[in-house]
Amino acid sequence: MSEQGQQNISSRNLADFVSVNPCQIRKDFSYFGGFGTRGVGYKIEELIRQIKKILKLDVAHKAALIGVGNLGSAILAHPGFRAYGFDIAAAFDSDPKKIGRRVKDIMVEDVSNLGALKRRKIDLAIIAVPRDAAQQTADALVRANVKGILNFSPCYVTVPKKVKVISLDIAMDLARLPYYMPTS
Amino acid sequence: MSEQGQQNISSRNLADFVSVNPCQIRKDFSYFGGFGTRGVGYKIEELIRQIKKILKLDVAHKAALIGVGNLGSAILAHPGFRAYGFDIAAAFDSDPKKIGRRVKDIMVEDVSNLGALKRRKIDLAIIAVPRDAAQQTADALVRANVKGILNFSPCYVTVPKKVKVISLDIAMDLARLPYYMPTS
DNA sequence: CTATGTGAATTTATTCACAGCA
DNA sequence: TGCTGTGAATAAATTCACATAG
Repeated sequence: MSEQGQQNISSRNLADFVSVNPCQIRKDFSYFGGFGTRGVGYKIEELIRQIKKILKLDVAHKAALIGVGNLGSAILAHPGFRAYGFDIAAAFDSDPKKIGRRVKDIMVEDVSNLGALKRRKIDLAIIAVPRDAAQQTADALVRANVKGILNFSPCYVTVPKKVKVISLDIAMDLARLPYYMPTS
Repeated sequence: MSEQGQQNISSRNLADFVSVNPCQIRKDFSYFGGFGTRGVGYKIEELIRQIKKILKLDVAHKAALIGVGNLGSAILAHPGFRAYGFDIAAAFDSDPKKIGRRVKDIMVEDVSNLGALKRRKIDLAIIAVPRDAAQQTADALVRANVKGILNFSPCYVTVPKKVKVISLDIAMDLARLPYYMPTS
């Protein structure tokens, strides 16, 4: 809506979009200190700013990708990161045939150089390596002072609790579908 | 635990795993009609069976993959689908150079043949095509009588409400991390 | 004795209803 | 007049506490 030049939006409109009660919208926002205008609604630009602040997305982050296989390459090509203020600023792999190559304008580096992330102010990492390499990759990332990890390997990784890990399991997302499907 | 030959588990053990109160576990299960044994706990095999039934994962499903690019290839290589009873039984692409090739033992078919899914009893689909092709792919899947769609393209797709769509946005998952990270 | 299953008590979340402000 | 912000009312979820079954 912001891109379409719209200025304001009401709690009712917002509620319709997400199929929710308008009070819910107003109450939730009010917990963060009412940033709407009575009789008008919420200023869209301001609303975006506030929500980004609440979700700690008001500061940009650099991220590193570990593992430039099929999944890693797909991630590098994904257009959506910039919208949230993310910059995938580095890519690493262990395969000598990939190291030194350019993928989507990013030079693939040797995974043994992960330590350099600290100096380069990269505090997020995306793990897209084979299952067996996931834990050791996570360990290296922790040593490199990374603070958040998005893990695509289908396994648990354990890290010190100062580091946040979010693990994605594609198969589990597919497994959510049958519940909503008619029992033919 | 089942694979490790363990027979029973208590609500307390289960609760510890997911960091939750034991009552929560017992109450939740009880809504589906108490399948534990007093003084003993829950029989693991039985518990798995019950939960699969609740989540409608007690019948196997066939799925089709649409789009055999980097992401699609990664999905085909993903080991986790079988565990939930899914079989990725077909793959489709629009690129003549890919059609006819084998990827992970699956023959890539022409996307214009999606109609055949109905006859082949494939009721789930995974969309891994470029953003611009996502909606037309979804339309074709609906015509082919698919009942559930997992959409990896970073865009909304609209379908009749008899079809369930779950859309994944990798960038949004990365965006969840900063909230939990220390504000250095 | 041990651990489930469940009414009752408590806490949390949502919705109502309207005062208050542009 | 229109829509936010918010106390009060309602509804839902969680936890307690204990009777009950193995």
